[in-house]
Amino acid sequence: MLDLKFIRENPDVVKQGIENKNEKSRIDEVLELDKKRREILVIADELKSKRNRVSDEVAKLKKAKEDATALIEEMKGVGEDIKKYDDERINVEAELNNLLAYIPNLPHSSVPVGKSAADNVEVRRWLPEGYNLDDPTETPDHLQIGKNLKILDFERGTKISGSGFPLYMGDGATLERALFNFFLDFHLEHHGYQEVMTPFIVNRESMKGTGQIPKMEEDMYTCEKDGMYLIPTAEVPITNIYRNDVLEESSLPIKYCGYSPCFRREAGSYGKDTKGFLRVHQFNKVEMVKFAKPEGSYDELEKLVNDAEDILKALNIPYRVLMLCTGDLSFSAAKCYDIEVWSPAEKKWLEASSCSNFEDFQARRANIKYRRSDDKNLSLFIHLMDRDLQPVG
RNA sequence: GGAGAGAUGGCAGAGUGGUUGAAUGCGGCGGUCUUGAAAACCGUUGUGGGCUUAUAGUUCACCGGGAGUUCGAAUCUCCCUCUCUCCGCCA
Repeated sequence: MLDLKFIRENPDVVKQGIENKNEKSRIDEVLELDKKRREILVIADELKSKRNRVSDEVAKLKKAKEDATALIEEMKGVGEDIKKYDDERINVEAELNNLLAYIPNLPHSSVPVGKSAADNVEVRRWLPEGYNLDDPTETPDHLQIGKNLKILDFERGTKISGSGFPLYMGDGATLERALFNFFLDFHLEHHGYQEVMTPFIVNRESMKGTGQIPKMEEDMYTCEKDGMYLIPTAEVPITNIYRNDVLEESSLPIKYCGYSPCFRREAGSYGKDTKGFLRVHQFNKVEMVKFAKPEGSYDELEKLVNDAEDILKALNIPYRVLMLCTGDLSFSAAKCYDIEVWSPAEKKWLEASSCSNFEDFQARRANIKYRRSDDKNLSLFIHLMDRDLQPVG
């Protein structure tokens, strides 16, 4: 969520940012509602002020054992008026908040303006010693390997749950477990992250806190009876660890790393990249989330990318780092690097990891602040960033 | 699932209709004293939203969340959530 005050004061900057992100702008409506809200607020506040004043008068008169019925009579209607204006304000606010929830984060100034994935910029690539991307040798894809070794059984996964629910067997299951175990151990040992294991089903407030709701509501698996959601990424529970909290500056940056299964309905995406692991309803992921001060957040983002690269180097996997252009950025991101690994079977780069800085966009939504140590009274929204990495796929 | 108890400021803990944004203690911050520190003493100490002739002033809201009663609610009524204790159930 963007800061309403910032929108009010910089409507053109906001509009331009949204346009660069290929999203639609409803800023004028927001500004109008914001104005309306403040007008109503002033009227209601004045009435409340009067009510408070007169109530004190009544209290004084009663204490002095004098007659207060005239004042009480005078105030009889005021309560109803206040309620009328408050109700009106609540309606306007609901409409306003609904609009705000659909306004994306603005791209950082260092992000190249572009329309689509074609405009993303390759920042660097790394290949193992002597690796040749143009090697024409036919390599079996993961489906074929999985079948040959009897370590993946998509057909039976479909029988158990439906399509898009992978079943790992024997060494396949062991490999999957070994990989996310390795990711976790590597980051804990070398990069100073703290491991967390979170609930995998969360409430609606948590989903709102990281912005999956309302925009992505259709893509979530729900437990309707309980009003709960299966997490689409561990980013949701990890970020919400500190929802409505004020952190101490000295504790920052906080670096969490956690494994979770991820559940996504992938509504409306059939027929596109649906082969094998490329787009499934349940997959495993190791997620990293940093809670940082605004000043250093872009340095932290670079480190986050480097941490991810270290893993791929350790596994000897060819990769490249892309900086996403404005048009390809996700709703909440201000800046994002994708790490793509080379698939020798498909002869193309496949996304393996995504490192985003959300700045204070999610922190404002989730109400996560920190208190500066030089000024105990000042609390600011912290900057959040996250990174995910999938074991197999 | 049934019965009971509870939820107040950073923490502990008063307050059951009228100057209560909230006693008191602890903690934090500033100061006095001291060569320095401790102790003692004095002062100060929440968040958010508005308005204005805007490093200030003023106002509104907030005592788990929501609705209600009232001229006036932390305090009374109703609903919800969560925590604790006891009973039942438990793949």
